[in-house]
Amino acid sequence: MFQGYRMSASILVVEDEPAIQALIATNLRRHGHGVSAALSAEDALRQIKAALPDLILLDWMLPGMSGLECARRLRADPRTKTVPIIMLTARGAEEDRVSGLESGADDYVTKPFSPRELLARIQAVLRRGRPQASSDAVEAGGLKLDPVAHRVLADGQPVNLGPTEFRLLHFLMTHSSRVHSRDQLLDQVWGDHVYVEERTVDVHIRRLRAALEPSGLDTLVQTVRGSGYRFSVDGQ
Amino acid sequence: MFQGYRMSASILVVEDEPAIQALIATNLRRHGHGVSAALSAEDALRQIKAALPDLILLDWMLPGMSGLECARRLRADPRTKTVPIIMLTARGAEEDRVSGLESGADDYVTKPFSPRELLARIQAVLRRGRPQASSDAVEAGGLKLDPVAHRVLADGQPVNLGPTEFRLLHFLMTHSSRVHSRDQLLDQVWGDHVYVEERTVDVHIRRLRAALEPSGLDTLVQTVRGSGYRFSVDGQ
DNA sequence: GCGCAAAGTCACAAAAACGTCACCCGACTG
DNA sequence: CAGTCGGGTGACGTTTTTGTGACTTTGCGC
Repeated sequence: MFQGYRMSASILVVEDEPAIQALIATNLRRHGHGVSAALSAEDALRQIKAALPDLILLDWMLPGMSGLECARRLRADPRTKTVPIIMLTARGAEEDRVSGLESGADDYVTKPFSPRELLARIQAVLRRGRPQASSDAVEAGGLKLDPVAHRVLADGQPVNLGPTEFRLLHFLMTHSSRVHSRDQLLDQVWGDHVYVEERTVDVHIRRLRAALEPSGLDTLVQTVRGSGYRFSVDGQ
Repeated sequence: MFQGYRMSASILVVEDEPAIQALIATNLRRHGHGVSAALSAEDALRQIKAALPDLILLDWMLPGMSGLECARRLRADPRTKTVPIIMLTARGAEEDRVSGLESGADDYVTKPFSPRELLARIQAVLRRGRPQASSDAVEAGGLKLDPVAHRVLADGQPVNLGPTEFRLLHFLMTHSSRVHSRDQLLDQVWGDHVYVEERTVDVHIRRLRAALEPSGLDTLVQTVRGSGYRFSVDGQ
């Protein structure tokens, strides 16, 4: 929702060679991705049915059903139609690449590949698959926040915010006039899986206000005692 | 999660290799676009005359009339002047890129490309309708960059840039006041299937700044902590 | 005014992000 | 084949950001 740092995703690796399988899995995990493994296309389809991954790494050469066929089936099913697929193909198999992509794969990586290359491809695919964030600038009460330019203007004057304060303000502005508990803010701004103290929110609110103070717009960020915080253009 | 709003459009694919042609067509159709095909520039011009497409995918290497010439002709005719063109160029053909843009293309995608990449570009081009012609010299904040002459002037003084720094600056200037992550910059400036460390971007930003420093214009290249880099003429 | 809970403030240490540098490597040149 | 140039990388220093605990202030019912 908020554009930020690394993306972590649940990734299904379909690869019959245990050594490669393990290698890939280790690397992905090290970079914060959730990894599940399948040793065959049939196994993969079963797993995908059970739980939709964010991305599928699909080896071209598989015992039994080929990667190509697997990709086709995934593309045929409306439920799995949109899951990004990256194919692992042998080097130089030009034909494979073409038919692989034709069958619905989103990208390909030729073996042997470096972990870095694989990660880069994954990142690229995940990033592009993500819908263009609410790219439009938010404006209220003399404050203007532009997510694309990553910039905040208070009465025309640039305001310097740290990443977290920026996200916090963005969230508050896009959900203004509504009270958000610290818990909610932690979920929305910090992320669901991050554990930090609730008091931390106070501090960042404080920093946000401090940054807005020179323009006098710090009053837009309001405290609702016993409930949380709210962004509001006065009287509402 | 991965389903953004997509626009569908009628797209003309000009590509002489049947395999690639089919690959592109299949993928575009899957994403709801209407696709018509042309195997040569002459054929393309004929079809365009008959029915104006929303977008043209134009291969650089074509038998007979080249993609370059084709683009020029389209741009010369007032009726077809505004139809967006995306050129498909071979990897690393630096010259192609420049003359391609010079001839009036709106964007280019280097082969080999991934469908996702292509779709992303298409969406981008369609979304912004017709962007500022990237063929012309860009000028902002006292900096002037001429892609054709491959030349940069800072307050009239020539600036010496390496190829990479040049492309980097070009990209930043043509997408100014917008934050680009290192990932994005690697994709856009280095190329789709090039794998280098993210830190490399830092270094080239540094070199770019160093080259601009004598003129004091290095402040145009700004760091946005936690997000990436931005070219901006202050306060915008 | 009193007491208590909630919120504000502050300083600090750890971590993350960035800037910078020197070096290596491959390509190209003469 | 030596020399040069541009580009990529790892290492290291610096700056910014961030979470936290300790402490103070504020608000509110009684």
